Amino acid sequence: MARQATPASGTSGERLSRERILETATGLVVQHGLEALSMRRLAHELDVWPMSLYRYFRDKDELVAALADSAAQRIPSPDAAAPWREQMHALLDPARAAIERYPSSLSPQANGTAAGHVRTAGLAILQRAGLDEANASRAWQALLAYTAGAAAFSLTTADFDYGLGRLLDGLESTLRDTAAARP
Amino acid sequence: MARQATPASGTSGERLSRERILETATGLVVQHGLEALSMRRLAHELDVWPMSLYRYFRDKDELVAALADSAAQRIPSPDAAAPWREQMHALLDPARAAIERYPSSLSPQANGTAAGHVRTAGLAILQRAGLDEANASRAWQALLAYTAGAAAFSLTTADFDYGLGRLLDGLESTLRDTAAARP
DNA sequence: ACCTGAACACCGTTCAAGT
DNA sequence: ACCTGAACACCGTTCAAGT
Repeated sequence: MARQATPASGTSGERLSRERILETATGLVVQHGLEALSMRRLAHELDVWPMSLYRYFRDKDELVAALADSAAQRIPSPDAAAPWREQMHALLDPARAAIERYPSSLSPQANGTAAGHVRTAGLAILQRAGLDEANASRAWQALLAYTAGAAAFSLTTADFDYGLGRLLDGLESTLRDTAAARP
Repeated sequence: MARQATPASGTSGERLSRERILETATGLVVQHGLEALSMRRLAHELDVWPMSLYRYFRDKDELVAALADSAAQRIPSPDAAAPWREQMHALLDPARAAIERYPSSLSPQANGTAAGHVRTAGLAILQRAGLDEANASRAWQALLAYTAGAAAFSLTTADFDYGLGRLLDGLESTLRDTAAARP
Protein backbone atom coordinates (compact mmCIF):
# COMPACT_ATOMS: atom_id res chain seq x y z
CA MET A 1 0.00 0.00 0.00
CA ALA A 2 1.47 3.33 -1.10
CA ARG A 3 1.83 5.75 1.76
CA GLN A 4 3.51 9.07 2.28
CA ALA A 5 5.00 10.76 5.31
CA THR A 6 2.73 13.72 4.65
CA PRO A 7 -0.82 13.08 3.41
CA ALA A 8 -1.53 14.71 0.09
CA SER A 9 -4.98 15.15 -1.41
CA GLY A 10 -4.01 15.10 -5.05
CA THR A 11 -2.14 11.79 -5.36
CA SER A 12 -4.88 9.17 -5.23
CA GLY A 13 -7.83 9.06 -7.55
CA GLU A 14 -10.10 7.46 -4.91
CA ARG A 15 -11.96 10.09 -2.88
CA LEU A 16 -12.76 9.59 0.77
CA SER A 17 -16.15 8.11 1.62
CA ARG A 18 -17.87 6.35 4.51
CA GLU A 19 -17.49 3.05 2.66
CA ARG A 20 -13.80 3.48 1.99
CA ILE A 21 -13.15 4.52 5.58
CA LEU A 22 -15.07 1.51 6.93
CA GLU A 23 -13.24 -0.87 4.58
CA THR A 24 -9.83 0.35 5.66
CA ALA A 25 -10.86 0.38 9.33
CA THR A 26 -12.09 -3.22 9.02
CA GLY A 27 -8.76 -4.21 7.53
CA LEU A 28 -6.96 -2.62 10.46
CA VAL A 29 -9.19 -4.39 13.00
CA VAL A 30 -8.89 -7.76 11.27
CA GLN A 31 -5.11 -7.44 11.20
CA HIS A 32 -4.36 -5.83 14.55
CA GLY A 33 -7.54 -5.92 16.63
CA LEU A 34 -9.99 -3.23 17.71
CA GLU A 35 -7.60 -1.84 20.33
CA ALA A 36 -5.18 -0.91 17.55
CA LEU A 37 -7.78 1.20 15.75
CA SER A 38 -7.14 4.91 16.21
CA MET A 39 -8.40 7.85 14.22
CA ARG A 40 -4.85 8.96 13.60
CA ARG A 41 -3.63 5.56 12.44
CA LEU A 42 -6.69 5.06 10.25
CA ALA A 43 -6.16 8.47 8.68
CA HIS A 44 -2.52 7.65 8.05
CA GLU A 45 -3.55 4.37 6.40
CA LEU A 46 -5.93 6.30 4.14
CA ASP A 47 -3.24 8.86 3.31
CA VAL A 48 -5.37 11.63 4.72
CA TRP A 49 -5.28 14.14 7.57
CA PRO A 50 -6.92 12.85 10.78
CA MET A 51 -9.52 15.60 10.78
CA SER A 52 -10.80 14.57 7.35
CA LEU A 53 -12.45 11.52 8.94
CA TYR A 54 -14.65 13.79 11.02
CA ARG A 55 -16.46 14.92 7.88
CA TYR A 56 -17.85 11.37 7.60
CA PHE A 57 -18.19 10.30 11.24
CA ARG A 58 -19.11 12.55 14.16
CA ASP A 59 -16.55 10.85 16.39
CA LYS A 60 -14.73 7.57 16.96
CA ASP A 61 -17.71 6.03 18.78
CA GLU A 62 -19.90 6.52 15.72
CA LEU A 63 -17.26 4.92 13.50
CA VAL A 64 -16.88 1.88 15.77
CA ALA A 65 -20.66 1.56 16.01
CA ALA A 66 -20.82 1.50 12.21
CA LEU A 67 -18.12 -1.19 12.08
CA ALA A 68 -19.92 -3.26 14.71
CA ASP A 69 -23.22 -2.88 12.92
CA SER A 70 -21.82 -4.03 9.59
CA ALA A 71 -20.24 -7.04 11.32
CA ALA A 72 -23.61 -7.92 12.85
CA GLN A 73 -25.26 -7.42 9.46
CA ARG A 74 -23.20 -10.29 8.08
CA ILE A 75 -24.80 -12.77 10.55
CA PRO A 76 -27.18 -14.86 8.41
CA SER A 77 -30.71 -15.68 9.50
CA PRO A 78 -30.93 -19.46 10.02
CA ASP A 79 -33.05 -21.76 7.89
CA ALA A 80 -36.51 -21.66 9.46
CA ALA A 81 -37.17 -25.29 8.48
CA ALA A 82 -34.43 -26.66 10.75
CA PRO A 83 -35.11 -27.79 14.36
CA TRP A 84 -35.16 -24.77 16.68
CA ARG A 85 -32.05 -25.82 18.60
CA GLU A 86 -30.07 -26.09 15.39
CA GLN A 87 -31.35 -22.71 14.29
CA MET A 88 -30.26 -21.15 17.54
CA HIS A 89 -26.84 -22.68 17.22
CA ALA A 90 -26.55 -21.44 13.63
CA LEU A 91 -27.46 -17.94 14.80
CA LEU A 92 -25.25 -17.74 17.88
CA ASP A 93 -22.10 -19.22 16.43
CA PRO A 94 -21.48 -16.32 14.02
CA ALA A 95 -22.81 -13.95 16.69
CA ARG A 96 -19.99 -15.10 18.94
CA ALA A 97 -17.46 -14.34 16.21
CA ALA A 98 -18.91 -10.85 15.70
CA ILE A 99 -18.81 -10.11 19.44
CA GLU A 100 -15.26 -11.41 19.64
CA ARG A 101 -14.22 -8.78 17.10
CA TYR A 102 -16.57 -5.98 18.23
CA PRO A 103 -17.63 -6.57 21.85
CA SER A 104 -20.38 -3.97 21.65
CA SER A 105 -21.85 -5.20 18.37
CA LEU A 106 -24.86 -7.07 19.78
CA SER A 107 -25.16 -5.56 23.25
CA PRO A 108 -28.64 -4.41 24.28
CA GLN A 109 -27.18 -0.89 24.31
CA ALA A 110 -26.16 -1.14 20.63
CA ASN A 111 -28.79 0.74 18.72
CA GLY A 112 -27.68 -0.32 15.28
CA THR A 113 -30.20 -1.89 12.93
CA ALA A 114 -28.21 -5.13 12.60
CA ALA A 115 -28.34 -5.92 16.33
CA GLY A 116 -32.11 -5.54 16.00
CA HIS A 117 -32.23 -8.00 13.10
CA VAL A 118 -30.32 -10.63 15.06
CA ARG A 119 -32.55 -10.10 18.08
CA THR A 120 -35.66 -10.43 15.91
CA ALA A 121 -34.33 -13.68 14.43
CA GLY A 122 -33.52 -15.03 17.90
CA LEU A 123 -36.92 -14.15 19.33
CA ALA A 124 -38.68 -15.72 16.33
CA ILE A 125 -36.84 -19.00 16.87
CA LEU A 126 -37.76 -19.06 20.55
CA GLN A 127 -41.40 -18.21 19.91
CA ARG A 128 -41.71 -20.81 17.18
CA ALA A 129 -40.22 -23.25 19.72
CA GLY A 130 -43.15 -22.45 21.99
CA LEU A 131 -42.01 -19.73 24.42
CA ASP A 132 -44.36 -16.86 25.02
CA GLU A 133 -43.18 -13.32 24.32
CA ALA A 134 -42.02 -12.51 27.87
CA ASN A 135 -40.04 -15.72 28.29
CA ALA A 136 -38.61 -15.54 24.78
CA SER A 137 -37.28 -12.10 25.61
CA ARG A 138 -35.64 -13.25 28.84
CA ALA A 139 -34.31 -16.39 27.17
CA TRP A 140 -32.80 -14.33 24.35
CA GLN A 141 -31.04 -12.09 26.85
CA ALA A 142 -29.63 -15.14 28.60
CA LEU A 143 -28.46 -16.77 25.36
CA LEU A 144 -26.81 -13.58 24.17
CA ALA A 145 -25.18 -12.99 27.56
CA TYR A 146 -23.75 -16.51 27.50
CA THR A 147 -22.51 -15.97 23.95
CA ALA A 148 -20.89 -12.65 24.86
CA GLY A 149 -19.16 -14.18 27.87
CA ALA A 150 -17.93 -17.09 25.76
CA ALA A 151 -16.54 -14.53 23.30
CA ALA A 152 -14.87 -12.53 26.08
CA PHE A 153 -13.27 -15.69 27.46
CA SER A 154 -12.39 -17.03 23.99
CA LEU A 155 -14.00 -20.38 24.78
CA THR A 156 -13.23 -23.15 22.32
CA THR A 157 -16.09 -24.22 20.07
CA ALA A 158 -16.51 -27.49 21.99
CA ASP A 159 -16.79 -25.68 25.32
CA PHE A 160 -19.13 -23.07 23.84
CA ASP A 161 -21.33 -25.84 22.46
CA TYR A 162 -21.46 -27.62 25.81
CA GLY A 163 -22.74 -24.59 27.72
CA LEU A 164 -25.12 -23.64 24.94
CA GLY A 165 -26.46 -27.19 24.94
CA ARG A 166 -27.13 -27.08 28.69
CA LEU A 167 -28.80 -23.67 28.42
CA LEU A 168 -31.01 -24.91 25.57
CA ASP A 169 -31.79 -28.04 27.64
CA GLY A 170 -32.95 -25.80 30.45
CA LEU A 171 -35.11 -23.70 28.15
CA GLU A 172 -36.54 -26.82 26.55
CA SER A 173 -37.56 -28.21 29.91
CA THR A 174 -39.70 -25.12 30.59
CA LEU A 175 -41.50 -25.99 27.35
CA ARG A 176 -42.22 -29.52 28.52
CA ASP A 177 -43.50 -28.22 31.85
CA THR A 178 -45.81 -25.80 30.08
CA ALA A 179 -47.02 -28.55 27.76
CA ALA A 180 -47.61 -30.91 30.69
CA ALA A 181 -49.66 -28.26 32.52
CA ARG A 182 -51.93 -27.93 29.48
CA PRO A 183 -54.60 -30.65 29.18
CA MET B 1 -9.18 15.69 50.22
CA ALA B 2 -6.31 18.13 50.29
CA ARG B 3 -4.59 18.45 46.95
CA GLN B 4 -2.02 20.76 45.47
CA ALA B 5 -1.30 21.92 41.96
CA THR B 6 2.23 20.60 42.32
CA PRO B 7 2.80 17.38 44.26
CA ALA B 8 5.12 17.80 47.23
CA SER B 9 6.72 14.96 49.12
CA GLY B 10 6.99 16.64 52.49
CA THR B 11 3.42 17.73 53.21
CA SER B 12 1.67 14.46 54.07
CA GLY B 13 2.76 12.16 56.86
CA GLU B 14 1.46 9.03 55.07
CA ARG B 15 4.14 7.48 52.86
CA LEU B 16 3.28 5.80 49.63
CA SER B 17 2.66 2.07 49.69
CA ARG B 18 1.00 -0.61 47.59
CA GLU B 19 -1.94 -0.62 50.00
CA ARG B 20 -2.42 3.13 49.91
CA ILE B 21 -2.20 3.21 46.14
CA LEU B 22 -4.75 0.39 45.80
CA GLU B 23 -7.13 2.08 48.26
CA THR B 24 -7.06 5.37 46.40
CA ALA B 25 -7.36 3.60 43.04
CA THR B 26 -10.38 1.66 44.32
CA GLY B 27 -11.99 4.92 45.40
CA LEU B 28 -11.45 6.36 41.94
CA VAL B 29 -12.93 3.28 40.25
CA VAL B 30 -15.93 3.17 42.60
CA GLN B 31 -16.64 6.84 41.97
CA HIS B 32 -15.86 7.19 38.28
CA GLY B 33 -15.43 3.71 36.84
CA LEU B 34 -12.39 1.79 35.61
CA GLU B 35 -12.15 3.79 32.39
CA ALA B 36 -11.47 6.93 34.48
CA LEU B 37 -8.48 5.34 36.17
CA SER B 38 -5.20 6.68 34.82
CA MET B 39 -1.75 6.61 36.32
CA ARG B 40 -1.55 10.37 36.09
CA ARG B 41 -4.90 10.99 37.73
CA LEU B 42 -4.19 8.45 40.45
CA ALA B 43 -0.83 10.09 41.15
CA HIS B 44 -2.51 13.48 41.31
CA GLU B 45 -5.07 12.12 43.77
CA LEU B 46 -2.22 10.78 45.93
CA ASP B 47 -0.39 14.10 45.71
CA VAL B 48 2.58 12.39 44.13
CA TRP B 49 4.47 12.48 40.83
CA PRO B 50 3.18 9.92 38.28
CA MET B 51 6.49 8.09 38.14
CA SER B 52 6.42 7.37 41.87
CA LEU B 53 3.70 4.78 41.26
CA TYR B 54 6.10 2.75 39.16
CA ARG B 55 8.15 1.97 42.22
CA TYR B 56 5.22 -0.11 43.50
CA PHE B 57 3.72 -1.47 40.27
CA ARG B 58 5.62 -2.45 37.16
CA ASP B 59 2.96 -0.89 34.94
CA LYS B 60 -0.75 -0.06 34.79
CA ASP B 61 -1.70 -3.63 33.87
CA GLU B 62 -0.15 -4.92 37.07
CA LEU B 63 -2.00 -2.32 39.10
CA VAL B 64 -5.36 -3.15 37.51
CA ALA B 65 -4.69 -6.87 37.98
CA ALA B 66 -4.07 -6.21 41.69
CA LEU B 67 -7.33 -4.24 41.94
CA ALA B 68 -9.24 -7.00 40.16
CA ASP B 69 -7.70 -9.67 42.34
CA SER B 70 -8.61 -7.88 45.56
CA ALA B 71 -12.18 -7.46 44.28
CA ALA B 72 -12.36 -11.18 43.55
CA GLN B 73 -10.88 -11.89 46.98
CA ARG B 74 -13.95 -10.33 48.58
CA ILE B 75 -16.26 -12.94 47.01
CA PRO B 76 -17.25 -15.22 49.92
CA SER B 77 -17.24 -18.99 49.64
CA PRO B 78 -20.84 -20.17 50.00
CA ASP B 79 -22.11 -22.27 52.91
CA ALA B 80 -21.36 -25.86 51.94
CA ALA B 81 -24.45 -27.11 53.79
CA ALA B 82 -26.88 -25.31 51.45
CA PRO B 83 -28.35 -27.00 48.34
CA TRP B 84 -25.88 -26.83 45.45
CA ARG B 85 -28.03 -24.56 43.30
CA GLU B 86 -28.27 -22.05 46.14
CA GLN B 87 -24.54 -22.25 46.67
CA MET B 88 -23.89 -21.57 43.02
CA HIS B 89 -26.22 -18.59 43.09
CA ALA B 90 -24.52 -17.26 46.22
CA LEU B 91 -21.16 -17.56 44.49
CA LEU B 92 -22.08 -16.09 41.11
CA ASP B 93 -24.09 -13.13 42.32
CA PRO B 94 -21.09 -11.35 43.89
CA ALA B 95 -18.93 -12.64 41.03
CA ARG B 96 -21.16 -10.73 38.65
CA ALA B 97 -20.65 -7.55 40.69
CA ALA B 98 -16.87 -8.03 40.68
CA ILE B 99 -16.82 -8.56 36.89
CA GLU B 100 -19.05 -5.54 36.38
CA ARG B 101 -16.41 -3.39 38.07
CA TYR B 102 -13.31 -5.22 36.78
CA PRO B 103 -14.19 -7.13 33.59
CA SER B 104 -10.95 -9.10 33.70
CA SER B 105 -11.17 -10.08 37.38
CA LEU B 106 -12.37 -13.67 36.91
CA SER B 107 -11.45 -14.36 33.31
CA PRO B 108 -9.61 -17.61 32.65
CA GLN B 109 -6.65 -15.43 31.61
CA ALA B 110 -6.55 -13.73 35.03
CA ASN B 111 -3.72 -15.36 36.88
CA GLY B 112 -4.47 -13.81 40.27
CA THR B 113 -4.89 -16.07 43.25
CA ALA B 114 -8.43 -14.85 43.96
CA ALA B 115 -9.76 -15.95 40.57
CA GLY B 116 -8.35 -19.37 41.43
CA HIS B 117 -10.17 -19.44 44.77
CA VAL B 118 -13.50 -18.65 43.13
CA ARG B 119 -12.91 -21.30 40.50
CA THR B 120 -12.02 -23.86 43.17
CA ALA B 121 -15.20 -23.02 45.06
CA GLY B 122 -17.28 -23.31 41.90
CA LEU B 123 -15.77 -26.63 40.89
CA ALA B 124 -16.28 -28.03 44.41
CA ILE B 125 -19.98 -27.16 44.30
CA LEU B 126 -20.41 -28.84 40.93
CA GLN B 127 -18.51 -31.97 41.95
CA ARG B 128 -20.45 -32.28 45.19
CA ALA B 129 -23.59 -31.95 43.05
CA GLY B 130 -22.42 -35.04 41.19
CA LEU B 131 -20.56 -33.88 38.07
CA ASP B 132 -17.29 -35.57 37.25
CA GLU B 133 -14.15 -33.49 36.94
CA ALA B 134 -14.28 -32.96 33.18
CA ASN B 135 -17.93 -31.93 33.15
CA ALA B 136 -17.55 -29.76 36.24
CA SER B 137 -14.79 -27.87 34.47
CA ARG B 138 -16.86 -27.29 31.35
CA ALA B 139 -19.91 -26.39 33.42
CA TRP B 140 -17.89 -23.87 35.42
CA GLN B 141 -16.66 -22.22 32.24
CA ALA B 142 -20.22 -21.97 30.99
CA LEU B 143 -21.54 -20.53 34.26
CA LEU B 144 -18.76 -17.97 34.43
CA ALA B 145 -19.20 -17.04 30.76
CA TYR B 146 -22.90 -16.47 31.35
CA THR B 147 -22.14 -14.40 34.44
CA ALA B 148 -19.58 -12.30 32.58
CA GLY B 149 -22.02 -11.68 29.74
CA ALA B 150 -24.74 -10.70 32.19
CA ALA B 151 -22.27 -8.26 33.76
CA ALA B 152 -21.28 -6.82 30.37
CA PHE B 153 -24.93 -6.31 29.45
CA SER B 154 -25.86 -5.06 32.93
CA LEU B 155 -28.74 -7.53 33.16
CA THR B 156 -31.19 -6.89 36.00
CA THR B 157 -31.05 -9.35 38.89
CA ALA B 158 -34.36 -10.91 37.83
CA ASP B 159 -33.12 -11.50 34.28
CA PHE B 160 -29.77 -12.80 35.53
CA ASP B 161 -31.59 -15.23 37.83
CA TYR B 162 -33.80 -16.48 35.01
CA GLY B 163 -30.91 -17.40 32.74
CA LEU B 164 -28.90 -18.86 35.59
CA GLY B 165 -31.90 -20.93 36.60
CA ARG B 166 -32.25 -22.36 33.09
CA LEU B 167 -28.52 -23.11 32.88
CA LEU B 168 -28.63 -24.87 36.26
CA ASP B 169 -31.72 -26.80 35.07
CA GLY B 170 -29.76 -27.97 32.07
CA LEU B 171 -26.81 -29.04 34.20
CA GLU B 172 -29.10 -30.78 36.65
CA SER B 173 -30.72 -32.79 33.89
CA THR B 174 -27.33 -34.26 32.94
CA LEU B 175 -27.10 -35.48 36.55
CA ARG B 176 -30.44 -37.24 36.29
CA ASP B 177 -29.40 -38.87 33.01
CA THR B 178 -26.20 -40.12 34.60
CA ALA B 179 -28.09 -41.41 37.65
CA ALA B 180 -30.65 -43.18 35.41
CA ALA B 181 -27.87 -44.89 33.45
CA ARG B 182 -26.44 -46.27 36.70
CA PRO B 183 -28.22 -49.44 37.99
C1' DA C 1 21.48 4.02 44.44
C1' DC C 2 17.63 6.60 44.31
C1' DC C 3 14.40 9.86 42.69
C1' DT C 4 12.89 13.61 39.61
C1' DG C 5 10.76 15.54 35.85
C1' DA C 6 11.52 16.39 31.16
C1' DA C 7 10.65 14.04 27.11
C1' DC C 8 8.82 10.60 23.89
C1' DA C 9 5.32 8.61 21.36
C1' DC C 10 1.07 8.31 21.24
C1' DC C 11 -4.45 9.50 21.92
C1' DG C 12 -9.40 12.12 20.42
C1' DT C 13 -11.02 16.39 19.22
C1' DT C 14 -11.53 21.73 18.98
C1' DC C 15 -11.01 25.76 16.58
C1' DA C 16 -8.67 29.77 14.63
C1' DA C 17 -6.71 30.88 10.48
C1' DG C 18 -6.39 30.47 5.77
C1' DT C 19 -8.32 29.65 1.00
C1' DA D 1 -18.31 27.54 2.89
C1' DC D 2 -14.81 24.50 3.13
C1' DC D 3 -10.61 22.54 4.61
C1' DT D 4 -6.17 22.68 7.04
C1' DG D 5 -3.18 21.91 10.63
C1' DA D 6 -1.82 23.84 14.86
C1' DA D 7 -3.17 23.32 19.39
C1' DC D 8 -5.42 21.50 23.55
C1' DA D 9 -5.95 18.26 26.98
C1' DC D 10 -5.07 14.19 27.85
C1' DC D 11 -2.52 9.07 27.86
C1' DG D 12 1.54 5.31 29.58
C1' DT D 13 6.23 5.03 30.06
C1' DT D 14 11.46 5.81 29.20
C1' DC D 15 15.54 7.75 30.52
C1' DA D 16 19.03 11.32 31.17
C1' DA D 17 20.22 14.30 34.61
C1' DG D 18 20.54 15.47 39.19
C1' DT D 19 21.12 14.40 44.29
